[in-house]
Amino acid sequence: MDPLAPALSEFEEVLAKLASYLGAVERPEVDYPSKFAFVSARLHKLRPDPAKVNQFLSSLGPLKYLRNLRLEGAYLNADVDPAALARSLFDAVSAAGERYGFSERCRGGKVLIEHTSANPLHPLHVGHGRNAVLGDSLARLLRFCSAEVEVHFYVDDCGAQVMYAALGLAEVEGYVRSAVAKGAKPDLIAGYVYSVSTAIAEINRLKKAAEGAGEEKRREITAEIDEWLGVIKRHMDVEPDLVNALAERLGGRDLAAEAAELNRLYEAGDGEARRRVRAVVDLVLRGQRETLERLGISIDSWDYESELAVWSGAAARLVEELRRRWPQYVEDRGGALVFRADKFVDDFGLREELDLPKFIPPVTLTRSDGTTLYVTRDVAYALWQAGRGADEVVRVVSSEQTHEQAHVRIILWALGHRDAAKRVVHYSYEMVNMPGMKMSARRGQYVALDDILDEAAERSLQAVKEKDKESAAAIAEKVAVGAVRYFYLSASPRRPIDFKWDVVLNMRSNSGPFLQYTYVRAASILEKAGSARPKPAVPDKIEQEEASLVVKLAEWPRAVASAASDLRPDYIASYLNDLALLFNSWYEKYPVLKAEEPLRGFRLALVEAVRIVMKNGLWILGVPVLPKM
RNA sequence: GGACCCGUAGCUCAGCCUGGAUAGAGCGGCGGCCUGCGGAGCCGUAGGUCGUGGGUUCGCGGCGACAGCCGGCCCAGAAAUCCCACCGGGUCCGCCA
Repeated sequence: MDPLAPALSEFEEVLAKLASYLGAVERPEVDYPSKFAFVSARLHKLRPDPAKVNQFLSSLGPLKYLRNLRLEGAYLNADVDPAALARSLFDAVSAAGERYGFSERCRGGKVLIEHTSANPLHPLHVGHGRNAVLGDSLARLLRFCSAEVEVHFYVDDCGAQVMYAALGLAEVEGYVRSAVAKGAKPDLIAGYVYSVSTAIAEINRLKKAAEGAGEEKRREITAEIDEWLGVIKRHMDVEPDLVNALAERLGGRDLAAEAAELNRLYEAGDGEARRRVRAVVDLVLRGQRETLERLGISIDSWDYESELAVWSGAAARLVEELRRRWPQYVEDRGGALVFRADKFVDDFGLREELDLPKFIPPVTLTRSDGTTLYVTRDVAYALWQAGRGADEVVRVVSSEQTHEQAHVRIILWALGHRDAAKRVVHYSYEMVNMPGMKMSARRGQYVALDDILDEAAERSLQAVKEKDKESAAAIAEKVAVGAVRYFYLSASPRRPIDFKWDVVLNMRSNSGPFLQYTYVRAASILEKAGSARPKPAVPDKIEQEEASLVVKLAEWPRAVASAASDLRPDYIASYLNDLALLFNSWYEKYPVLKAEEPLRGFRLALVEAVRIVMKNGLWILGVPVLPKM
């Protein structure tokens, strides 16, 4: 139910009458500028004669929801009667109860959301945090809107990088397993193995490249080697035994060749290769899943690239199909197959239809050894996703992959899956930058999500009023989750954000903890008031601050619907912040519990509405709701 | 070299898709408010040539060679918002993922 609907439809009726009174064909659109707490329509296109409009206005009888209709400049304005609005608000809240906010304006349907999909090689870091929180809140938002949502995590367990980690782990598996048994976080320690193995492989490769290179080239290579030595050294400080063992057993081997061979075997489904690769992948996934759970994120389906794209034969089949359908666009370059997506898009004029960037590069489908590439496997995966019967497949993927995601849509189209190509959307978001630091998961150079949560929990513990140590820690943890999630959601996805501790750990206005605190206040008042509350009576005269609060609360279903249709959870964040500011101002000024009846009942009903909206909004953001803090 | 995203108060950001009335918050600054329903709060105040420079579009009637032109009417022929160029920041353009 939408409490604003009756007032707005009344206004529409007035506009329709006005239009016909003026003999106009077009009817002006209704604006709802919330900051003015009135409704408005631009009459510019009607070129009205003010005298005639005023004549019309004076001929109107009394209205139910609107007061003080007036022509201001070229605008027709009307105040919404706050008492009438309050009545429809209370009706809506009592009808919807705890689900207040859901309305018929919400989009429903079936949606598949893929998010996070981090490489199974290292812990989740601040960059993945944005993806995970965005994707999860999107899922919550649509679920709140009664959409049927499936959340998927794509496990990239193929490709060269995974193989280095697998080669490394094979040499130190006993050590790693016993460390994990003793409580080490599996993704963290597996991440060390990955970085160190990669570093050793890189150093070997670079040393070979240096032989026979010119003076200048050699200097460049030496600098690069030093950088990788630095990576090893940093890990040495944390895990000397592990690093020494890896250096001893991997040093001097041709890891690039071994990785390529392991990759080939893995794609072929060789038993031993599977065991070795999955050993490292599953170790990391265990850790990543723990971090996600800590953030309140659950995944419905973990989709392994190897199974869905490679072993099923889907990737190979689609390459063949592409070749058969479009031989003139598939080129053989020394055994590697290249699809001329650039030419294809030009020839078929797909730019607009598939919402593509202006520049599209050709795309390599297979290596010369016959193994597949990421994009090719991703097309197979997209095809699988599209086959699950969702109206829309939302892939939360960073803007870095704009071209790759465009390739996926183009190839789907080329394969004849034109409908799927349009249903698969790249939900793009910008990067999280660490000022003064180049993040690189390969080099083990990043700030892990776990570390941020730990730091935030420690910081918030100081402010927790609860005396009991254990429950205080539990509260601090939830405050930390709220702070971190809100940080990611308070910026528009299309804007790059800088990771700054003081912003993430902000616990004042415009933060997760601020909203949690506001909820606690509202809940605390209601608790003291007791449970028996009759239907509230709306007073004739409503204070200014009360009216603003009523309007904001009445807007909630529309805020939800527009966030859902634009796929913008950040709208919810800013709505809740506005609501909290309004509620806090009102709260300072007007007593609730000590007010006389019937005012007390009215104010309690407002507090109850705030509580429900805050609870639902916080749920959508994934910011934990606390009874006390 | 080409492409995409961003440039709004000292700092962080919303508004841009769908152009119109005083460009909204927060942080930080300054000055206030705790014998009060939870001060992780509230009130007040200062702070903006919306990166720079160009361009572009509105209603009605008549004519039309479909480029526009004429007429009166009107708060107004409206740009942070659309287009172009340039500048600054980020990202991508791989037999990586």
